[in-house]
Amino acid sequence: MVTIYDIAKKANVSPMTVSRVINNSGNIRMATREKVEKAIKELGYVPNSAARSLTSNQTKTLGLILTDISNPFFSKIARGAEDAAVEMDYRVLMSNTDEDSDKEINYIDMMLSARVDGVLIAPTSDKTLDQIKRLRDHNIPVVLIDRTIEGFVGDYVLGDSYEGSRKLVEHLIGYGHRNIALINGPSNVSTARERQRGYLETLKLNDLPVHEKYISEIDFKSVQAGNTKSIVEQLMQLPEEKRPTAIFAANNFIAISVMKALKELGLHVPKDISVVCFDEVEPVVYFDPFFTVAAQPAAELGKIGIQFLIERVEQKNVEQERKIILPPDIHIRKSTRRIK
Amino acid sequence: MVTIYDIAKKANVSPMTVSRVINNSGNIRMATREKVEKAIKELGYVPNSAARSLTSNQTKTLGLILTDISNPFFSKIARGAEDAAVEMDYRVLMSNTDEDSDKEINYIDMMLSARVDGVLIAPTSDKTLDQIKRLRDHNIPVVLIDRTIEGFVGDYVLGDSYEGSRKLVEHLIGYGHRNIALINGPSNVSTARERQRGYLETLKLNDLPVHEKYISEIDFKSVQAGNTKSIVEQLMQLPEEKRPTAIFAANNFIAISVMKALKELGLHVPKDISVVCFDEVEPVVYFDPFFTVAAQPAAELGKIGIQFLIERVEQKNVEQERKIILPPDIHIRKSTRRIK
DNA sequence: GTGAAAGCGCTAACAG
DNA sequence: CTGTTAGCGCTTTCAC
Repeated sequence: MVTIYDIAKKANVSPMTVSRVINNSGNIRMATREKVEKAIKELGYVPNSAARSLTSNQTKTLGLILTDISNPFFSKIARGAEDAAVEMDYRVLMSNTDEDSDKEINYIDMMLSARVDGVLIAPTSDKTLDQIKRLRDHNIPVVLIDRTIEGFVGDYVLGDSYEGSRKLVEHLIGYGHRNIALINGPSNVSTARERQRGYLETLKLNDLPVHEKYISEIDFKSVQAGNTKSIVEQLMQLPEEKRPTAIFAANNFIAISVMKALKELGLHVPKDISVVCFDEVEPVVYFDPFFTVAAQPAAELGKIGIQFLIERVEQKNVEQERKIILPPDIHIRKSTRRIK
Repeated sequence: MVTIYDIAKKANVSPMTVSRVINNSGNIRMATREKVEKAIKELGYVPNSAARSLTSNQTKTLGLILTDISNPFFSKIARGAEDAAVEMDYRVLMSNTDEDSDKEINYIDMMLSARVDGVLIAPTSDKTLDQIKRLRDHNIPVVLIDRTIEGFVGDYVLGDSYEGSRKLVEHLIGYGHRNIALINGPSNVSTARERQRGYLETLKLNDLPVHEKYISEIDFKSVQAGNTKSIVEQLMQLPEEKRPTAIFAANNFIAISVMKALKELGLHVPKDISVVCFDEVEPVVYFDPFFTVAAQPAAELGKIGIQFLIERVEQKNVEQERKIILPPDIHIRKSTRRIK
C-alpha cells in the first residue's frame, strides 16, 4: 500500500508537505506542489480514510436506515439521499430494517462501530428513541425521515400524512362514498397515526359516523405474508348497507395487497369498490396511471434529510430544530369512481 | 469517546486484555473477562473501526456500484446484496452511476479512499475495465453483476440475456408475429449485445429476415428524456406490411417508455401491437400481471454476487473464476396476443 | 493469563 | 514555505 511516506521519499519532501498538498492546506511553493502531485500520480496514491478518521475524528460517512430499499418509496428516498450526500462529499452506508426493531438495533451497532458522522433514519417504532439516544451519547447527530416518534427532539423531514389523508378521504366523500374503510399500517408508526387522524377528522367534518369495523391495522410482515386478504374478506362480508364502497390503503404495499385480495374475491376496481392509497405505485404510473394516490416527494425527502443531517454534522444552524413537512400531491385517477 | 484505555482503567487491566476480550482471542480468565465486559457495558464502549482498519488492513466494508437504485431491478439487487453482506458481518456503501462513466470514476475513487475490502459492480461500459484495474492495483477484489465487459477476467453473476431473449422472441413467433422490432439498450453494455444476439439468432432459426430498421438502441438518459417516442413513431410509420406487430423492449424502463409512446400514438397493447420485455415491472405485477417478460432473479443475483465477493476478500476458492449465469423466468401475460 | 512496546497512515501543533 | 514530533485507537509481537 502506497502511503504519504512513499510519496515523500519519491518527491524528496517530508510527509507533512505531502499531507499539505493533498489537503490544500498551508502555503506550498508551486514547484514543490508539482513534484508531489507527480509522485502521487505515478504511484497511484489514494489517501487512507481510516488513518484520516483516526486523527480527524470524522469519517465522511453517513448511515441511512430505511425499512426496505426494494420498496419504491424508500428506494426513491435512498436515491435522493445518496445524490445529496456525494454532492457534499459524503459516503452512504445503507441498511434495511423491515420494520424489525431487533434488526434496527444491529444496524445502530453497525453505525456506531463504523463511526458514521450522522444517521438519517426512518424509525421502526417509538422504541427507536432508545437507539437514537445511544447514537447521541456518542455524539452522532440523527435526523428522522418519513416518520417521527414520540418524545423525539430534533430535525425531521416528513410527508404530510394528515393532510394527504384528509384530501384522499375528502375526495372519496365528494364522489359520494359514505362507507370508507381504512386499512392502516401499525399504529406505533407516526405516519399511521396521522393518517388515521386525518381519516377520522374528515369523517367528523362531514358528519359521517365512524364504524370501528372499518378500521384495521396490518404490519409490514403481515402484508408480505398475504394477510391482507382476511381483512378485505371481513369487510366484504358485512351486510350490504354497511359494506364499504371504498378502501383507503395507508401505503402502496397495502394497496397492492388489497388489489390482489379484491381480485381473488372477484371484485373489480373501481366498478365494485374504490381504492385510494398513499405513495405512488411506481413505475407503472408512467404509462398507465391507475391509482388515486397521495404521492409523496420521496427523493426530495431524502435530499432534504441528508442536507439537514450534514448541517448538523458540520455544526451549522445548530440553534433550532427544523421540522419539514412536505405536502403530498393528490392524483385522482382510475381506482376511484362516483357513486350515487 | 470511550476507548479501550478507559475500559482498561475501569477494569484494572491492561488495554491488551480488553482487546483480547473484545476479539475473543487468546485465553482469558473468566473473572477477568467478566470485569472487562462489565466495564464495556457501563461505559457504552464500541470499538473504533477506523483504528481497527489501520492495523488489520481491512474495513469490513464492501462497495456496491449500480446504475440506479430507484430502478426496481437494481433495488432488488441492492436488497439481496445488503442482506447477504450483513449476514457475513460486512457493511455496504452504495452508489448510483446512471450509466455515466465519469460518475463511475468518482465512485471508484470513493471506494478506493474508503479502502473497501471489495467491490460489486454493474459496469457502465467496456471502458470500466480501466477502473477495475485500478481497484485491483490496490488489491481490491472485484465481482461483476448483471453485465460483463470485454477483457474482464474474474467472477461474475449475470442473468441469461441470450436465453431470455431467445425465449421471448420464440414466444412472439409462436404467436404468429413475423415483424418484431427490438428496442435495445446501448451496445456497449453486454446485456444489450446478448439480447440482440438472442433476437437475431431466433429470427434466423425461424427463417425470418432481419430488417435493419427494426433494430434501434437507446441509452438510459435518452429513455429518461422521453426519446423513445421518436423511435416508436418511426416504426409505426413504416408501410403497413413492414410495420412491426410486436416490440421487444430490452428492459423494464424501455418497456414503460414504449408503452407511454404507444399510448400517446393512440395504439393499444396488445390489440394493435404486442410488447415483451426483460425484467419484471414491479410492484404492479403482484395484482395485475400485465407484461409478458423475462423476469430475472435480481435479489438472488445480488446475494450470490456478494457471496462471491466475500469469498474473494477472504481468500477462499481463489483458484478459479466463477461465472454464474442465472436463467430468467418467462411469464406470458397480457401484453402479447396471437395474430393470424 | 496478562502486559509493555511499537507501529498502522495520517494530521495538529510547533519549530525553524 | 517546509520539517519534526507526537498521538489518534487499536493489534501484533514479544516478554513475563
